[in-house]
Amino acid sequence: MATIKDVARAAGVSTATVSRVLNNHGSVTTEARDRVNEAVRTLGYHPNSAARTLRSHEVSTLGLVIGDVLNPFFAELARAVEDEAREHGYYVIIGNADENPQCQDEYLDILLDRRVAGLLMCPTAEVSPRVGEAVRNGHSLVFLDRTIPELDIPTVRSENAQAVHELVRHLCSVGHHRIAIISGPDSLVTGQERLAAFREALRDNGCELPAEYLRIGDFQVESGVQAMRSLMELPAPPTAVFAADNLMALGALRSIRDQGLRISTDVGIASFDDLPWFELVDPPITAVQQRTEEIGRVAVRELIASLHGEQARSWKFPCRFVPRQSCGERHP
Amino acid sequence: MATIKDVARAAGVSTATVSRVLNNHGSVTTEARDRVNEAVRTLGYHPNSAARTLRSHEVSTLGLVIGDVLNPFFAELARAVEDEAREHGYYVIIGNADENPQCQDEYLDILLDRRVAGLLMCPTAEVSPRVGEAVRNGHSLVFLDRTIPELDIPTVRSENAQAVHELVRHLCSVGHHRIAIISGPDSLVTGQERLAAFREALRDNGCELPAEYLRIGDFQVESGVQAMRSLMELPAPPTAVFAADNLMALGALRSIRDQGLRISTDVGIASFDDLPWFELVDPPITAVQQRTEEIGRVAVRELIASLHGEQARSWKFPCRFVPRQSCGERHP
DNA sequence: CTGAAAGCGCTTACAG
DNA sequence: CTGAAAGCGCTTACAG
Repeated sequence: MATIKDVARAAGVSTATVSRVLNNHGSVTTEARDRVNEAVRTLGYHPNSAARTLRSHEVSTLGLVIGDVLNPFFAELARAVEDEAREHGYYVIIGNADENPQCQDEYLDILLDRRVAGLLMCPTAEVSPRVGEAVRNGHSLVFLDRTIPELDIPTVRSENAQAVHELVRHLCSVGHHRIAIISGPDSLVTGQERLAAFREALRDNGCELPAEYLRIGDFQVESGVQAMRSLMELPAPPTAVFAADNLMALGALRSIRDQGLRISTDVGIASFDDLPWFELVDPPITAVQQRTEEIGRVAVRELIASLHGEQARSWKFPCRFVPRQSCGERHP
Repeated sequence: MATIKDVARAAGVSTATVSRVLNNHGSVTTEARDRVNEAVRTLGYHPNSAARTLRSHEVSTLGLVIGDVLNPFFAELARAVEDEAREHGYYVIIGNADENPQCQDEYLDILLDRRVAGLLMCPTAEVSPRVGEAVRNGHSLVFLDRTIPELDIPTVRSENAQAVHELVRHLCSVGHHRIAIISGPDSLVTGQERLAAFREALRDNGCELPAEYLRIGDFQVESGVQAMRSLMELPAPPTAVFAADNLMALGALRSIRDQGLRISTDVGIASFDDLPWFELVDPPITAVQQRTEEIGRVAVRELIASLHGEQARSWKFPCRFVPRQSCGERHP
């Protein structure tokens, strides 16, 4: 590949001049500028950004580490992050941690080593020393969707409790008293908060959460399938089930169908996360909607603020409860 | 941040020795090695990979440029690429081109500048000079899902025609004669091929494709909504509609529901791409399944082969036609 | 306006 | 086994 030296030679100038026209820095005569541009074109020259970064410390790339691209929630988040970043002149490179702390660390290293300007991440369960270290080393970091309480890092995410309360109130009002939950992992704040809110809301409405109505999943499809099956095999199965994310909801729906049961008639189902196809299922799925796009966009803005030396702030966005017909609601 | 010099000083050795223990290159006494490792730990040292790459030309990262993360097909592809890459010791960083040739070029530059070992991409419509240039400059590149015929670049993708033929035969066999298509863009091979196969299959089965039954979409949801609406407003609307990707199928389904129509009874619908929730819709959606995971994995293997100086090959994977009940099929 | 030169943080022959 | 030194491809004061 052509280097800056080749260009300089071809244009009959020094490498300093080439650098100047490339970066629009300092003044260069029009004539010299033209010769350089010409040389760049004919040589098909592209600056080596490793060298450039090494020297100038300037970068216009943001790193994003997400839990799992296959989860539509994260895909939407990634999209929002990308859109907002681009509007500010940044690109984003994505690493997929696969909900695996070790993998997350590796991406953290890779992205940081590549000298991204700043980092956005959805932290997985365990606290990795690498994360704290990155911050101490002066890297700008903001969490999104999830947080790690011990770490005091600016976080943009959903306020989980209020919509869960609304959901439970709704379920009770349409006549459910035996309500089960397919919860997320204990180790994730999103898992904890949704479960805590669910439990509390149940109590507020004069219900209990018997141990056998609590199933801990891992936010993946298969755990939803398993949980739903075992729930329906109980001597006294629940009349409604709340799945704490869209993937487990998908699993639960699949399990209902496989058991030859009917949604709503045989067992009600509600989901945290709302997906476009929820409206197309018969009956349409009652769900909690997160403001995913806003979470992604605001996180980027906070990160950029922190890049500019301002103090990044944390945000919590309320969710919207969207009752439909999957829980025995009367049809309109 | 600590540099290799700091480590060298702290360990009382030269930077050369530090580099040796870091890369497990050459021999170092156990004692020196221990001192270096100790220094690395206490200083929280992480090598600057820009500098390392600049010097050694070695990289273990693959770049992936996809059309749109929000499209579940691409998300699945990205996941497969990542899994396979990791099994070979590579990481992958993803760029989201948003189906925009200019954006694609920018990611191409960014990823190449960051010195990825090789590049995987789903090329958007227009041929970008940047792509040919990258290849000429000796970069390893493989296309997946789509290709650009003029470019002669190894491509791993689906064989689109055969399953479409099967689909059409199926539709005719269950009594459809007025079949419309919501096609992808003309400029994408996937769009072209699916349409051409559809047209040909119709002819084989003694049907026509009247101009008003051909709607060109852009592989996005909204175009599916529009197309479906206008199709059903025709004086003689089709009895079945084939959507050339999952996003347009989603749009079409939404449009059917919004118009108060019933799937299958009022109009049949089939989709290219099969999604987990297709089984959950009532009635379940008839679809063409791509071997997405295999496409992603094989593309990575070909890229790695080409990195090792072997000639990468092109692959075409057959699709599987999955008849369900959305096209007036008799219920089992 | 422009060039010579130093230096970013590493790796790697080359001596010893 | 180890260090001094060159060099990867850039950018940026410093002179002129």
